[in-house]
Amino acid sequence: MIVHHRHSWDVSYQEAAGLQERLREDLVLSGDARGVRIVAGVDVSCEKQGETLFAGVVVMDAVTFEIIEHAHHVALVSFPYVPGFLSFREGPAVLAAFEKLETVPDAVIFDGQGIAHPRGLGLAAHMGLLLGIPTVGSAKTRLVGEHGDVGQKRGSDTPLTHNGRRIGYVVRSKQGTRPIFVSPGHLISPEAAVKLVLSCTARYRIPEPVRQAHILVNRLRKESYQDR
DNA sequence: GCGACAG
DNA sequence: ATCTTGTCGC
Repeated sequence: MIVHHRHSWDVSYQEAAGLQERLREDLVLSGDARGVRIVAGVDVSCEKQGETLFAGVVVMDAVTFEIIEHAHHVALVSFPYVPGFLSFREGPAVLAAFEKLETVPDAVIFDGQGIAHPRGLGLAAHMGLLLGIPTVGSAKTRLVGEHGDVGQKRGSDTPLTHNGRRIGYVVRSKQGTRPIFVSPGHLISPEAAVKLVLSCTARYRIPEPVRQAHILVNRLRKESYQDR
């Protein structure tokens, strides 16, 4: 699919923070997940020596979970991991993978935060703006925000708030496992984001599209070791 | 100064 | 995230 790059990635932390605060103003935090027939999942794996990134995107039927298409991109690391600036590390590789994708999914789920971020622009939110389609953040751990206890049953959730604003939900995607942190990225509401994630989750804690993307990039990384 | 801190 | 063996538990 066509990706419109609207800014440079070669910036300092201070410039990146300012960019995030400006970009967040363009986010649309409304929209529902109804009608999502084709959903994509994204994940990135880092080579052990830490110089290469493997970005993968898996497109699947939102109902049957049948894989429709997948794409990936291998890139050299050009930005360190710094909490709050993940999109500047993984973003370029993720977008390159989307450029190789023919299918335009109805929504995309990322392995990371949406607006549940210090400046309201986590990976999923940032990518949503550049892709122009609904995106959701599904993180395995918390970055910012406060929340109460989550029920033990699958499907239970509790609000995640930050600076007095509801930025997402802590969701029990699977009974007996730690909850996941779901927040809207772009063109979707917090509630719809949770509905979409839960509809894509059944047997495992991680949403199936993201889980498949994780499997893809890990396979790619292992195969790269064989070539040495 | 101290603790927190997506992947 | 990655490194890394075995091991405790459903």
